[in-house]
Amino acid sequence: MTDFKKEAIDLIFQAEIGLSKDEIETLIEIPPTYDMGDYAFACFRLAKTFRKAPNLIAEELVNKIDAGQYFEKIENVGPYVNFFVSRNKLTETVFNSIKAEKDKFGSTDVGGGRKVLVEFSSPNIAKPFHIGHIRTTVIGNSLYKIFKFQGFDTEALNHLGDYGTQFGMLIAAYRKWGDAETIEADPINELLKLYVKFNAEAEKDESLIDEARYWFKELEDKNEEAIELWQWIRDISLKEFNKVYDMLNIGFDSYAGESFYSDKMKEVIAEMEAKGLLRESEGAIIVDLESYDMPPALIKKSDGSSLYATRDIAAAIYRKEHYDFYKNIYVVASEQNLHFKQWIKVIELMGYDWAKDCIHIPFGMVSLEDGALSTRKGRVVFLEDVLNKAVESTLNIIKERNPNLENKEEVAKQVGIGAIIFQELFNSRIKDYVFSWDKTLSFEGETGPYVQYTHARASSLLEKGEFKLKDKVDYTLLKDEDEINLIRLLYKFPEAVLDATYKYEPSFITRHIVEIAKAFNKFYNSCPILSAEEDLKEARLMLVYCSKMVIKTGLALLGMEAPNKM
RNA sequence: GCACCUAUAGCUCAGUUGGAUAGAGCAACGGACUUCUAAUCCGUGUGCCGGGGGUUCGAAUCCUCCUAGGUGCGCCA
Repeated sequence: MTDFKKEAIDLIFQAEIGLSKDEIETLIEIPPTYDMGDYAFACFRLAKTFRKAPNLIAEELVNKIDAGQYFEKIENVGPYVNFFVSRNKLTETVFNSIKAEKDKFGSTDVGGGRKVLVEFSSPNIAKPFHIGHIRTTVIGNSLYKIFKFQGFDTEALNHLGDYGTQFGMLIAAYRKWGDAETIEADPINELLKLYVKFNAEAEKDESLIDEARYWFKELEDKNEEAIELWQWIRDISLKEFNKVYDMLNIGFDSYAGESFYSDKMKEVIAEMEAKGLLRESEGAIIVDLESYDMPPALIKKSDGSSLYATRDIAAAIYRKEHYDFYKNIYVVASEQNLHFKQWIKVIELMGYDWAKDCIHIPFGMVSLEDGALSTRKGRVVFLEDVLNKAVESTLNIIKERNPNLENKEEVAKQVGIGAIIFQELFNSRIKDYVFSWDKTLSFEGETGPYVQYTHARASSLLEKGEFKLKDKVDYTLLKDEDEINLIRLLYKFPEAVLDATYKYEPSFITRHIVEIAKAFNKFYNSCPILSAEEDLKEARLMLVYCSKMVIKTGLALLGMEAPNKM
C-alpha cells in the first residue's frame, strides 16, 4: 500500500531545508480537519535557522514543492505546509490492497516468526469464574490474536491457579465437611461453599489456617491422599471453566499452572542461593531489593514451602528454556504491579538479560455498584450469568426486530457475547470500571452490536447486489465526502493495528472499527448503492466489500464473530 | 508513611511523538423508514482539560508541588 506520509516526507526532504527524513517525520502531523489536508508539516522549528516567520517559510516551501502524482495539491495554511492526498490514488491503493490481501489486510510481518508467549485468564481452581476474570481473559485473547496477525509465533498460556495455601484450605475443608456426590453435581458452587465455610470458621479458630498450611505442605511433599483430591478438584473445575471458554470461543495452547512448576522450584532456589541472592529474614528466605527501592521478594516461607514469586520465577526460567521466547507477556491486574517488578528484577539479578523481555500488561479493576468484588463475602457476578443474560436479551431484540431471521439462537450468541467482549476492549486497559447490568446490556451507540450490525448491513448489500470481485472498477467515481472519509479510515486500519500491537492495547482497534462503522453508516444513509447507475454501483459495492472485510478482520482481532445477518 | 495508577461535557470515555477552533457515545429535545436491515442517520446545547507554579514560539499532553479517588507494600495468589 502506498505510504502517503512517506511521500510527503520525501517531497519536503527534496526541498533541502537542512533536516533529515527522520527529523521531518517528527514534524509531520495530521490536521484537525480534512479541509486542511491529510498531512501537514509544521514550520515553527525552522524559524530559528531561517530567521524568518514560520508563515513565510511555509509559503516559500509550498512554492518550491511540486505536488507530484500522490497529492492533489499542497497549500500553506499559516505556518503549516498542508498535503492533500489524491483521492484517486488513495482509493486505488486501498482497494487494491484489500482486494489482494483480503482478511490479511492490516497485518504485517514484523513478527518474523519470533516466539511470543501470552499468559492470560489463569483462574483459580475451585473458584467461580466471575466478572473480575473477564478482563484478563478477553484482553489476553485479543493480544494473542493481534500478535499472531503480525507474524509472531504466539502461544496462549493459561497459568492455572491450581496450587498454594488456598488449596490446602480446600483439602482440609473437604476432609472435614465435603461430600463427593454433591460436589460432582455442582462442582464450582459446592467447592465455593466449602471455601467460604472454611474461611468463616477460620476467623473463629486460627488453628484451621495451620491445618490448611499443613495440607498444602503435604501436597508439595506428594502425600497420596492430597494429590488424589487435588487432581479430582482440578479436573472438575477445568471442565467448568471450559464451558465459559467455549462460549467466548477462546482456546489455550497450555494449561500448565502453578502446580506444573512446583517441582522446578528447588533447583531455582538453589540457583539463587549459589548466586548469593538469598538472605534469611524473620524466619523466611528473601531476596533483598532495598537498593532498588522495593520491598524484599519472598522466596520461601518459614515452614519451607514456596510462594507466588518463586513460582513465577521458576515458570519464566522454564519458559525461556522450553520456548526460547522473544517476549513473555503477562496479562494480569494492575494490583500486581509491584509483584511483577520484584520478580522480574530477581530474574535480572540472576544474570538473565532476557528479564527485559518479561512484560507485565496491567489492567484496571472491576468493582460492583455496592463495592469491591469478594468471593469470600459472596459478592460476585458470575461470568456465565453475564454471558447468558446478554445472549438472552439479544435474542429478545432479534425476535422483536427481525422475526424472520433463520438461526436466531446462534446469532444471539454471537452478538450477545460479542457485546460483552467489545465493551471490555473499548476503553484503555488501565481504567477501573464499575460493573452495571444496564450498561452491559445496552446495545446502542458505540457498542459491539453497532459494529456487527454495520457488518451485517454491508453483507446484505453485497448479497443483494450480487457482488463479485472484478479486475477493474472505476474508483474515480467515488467523490462524495462520505465515501472518501470512509476510505481514509480503511487506509488507516493497518496503522491502528500496529499501534495496538506495540502498545499492547486492543482498544485502538476497537475504537478504529467503531469509526469505520460510523463512516460506513453515514455513507450508507447518504449514498444510494444498489439503485445507483451501474458503474457507480460497482464502485460503491467495492467500497462496501472493503469496509466489510476490514470490520470483520477488526472484530476477529478482538475475538468477536461477524454474522452476515442479524 | 512510602510506591504506582487515575482525574477532560450531567454520565462513560477518546484525544497519536507537545501544535491549528478540545472530540465521541449515553442521557435530553427535535427530525428522517410505501426506498439498499431505524441495533441506523441528521440536527440542537454543554467544558476554570482536578488546582498552583515552571519549561516552550506553542501544554489536556513534558517537569514540579498540592488535592481527591483507587491499588500495593514478608510468609495469600
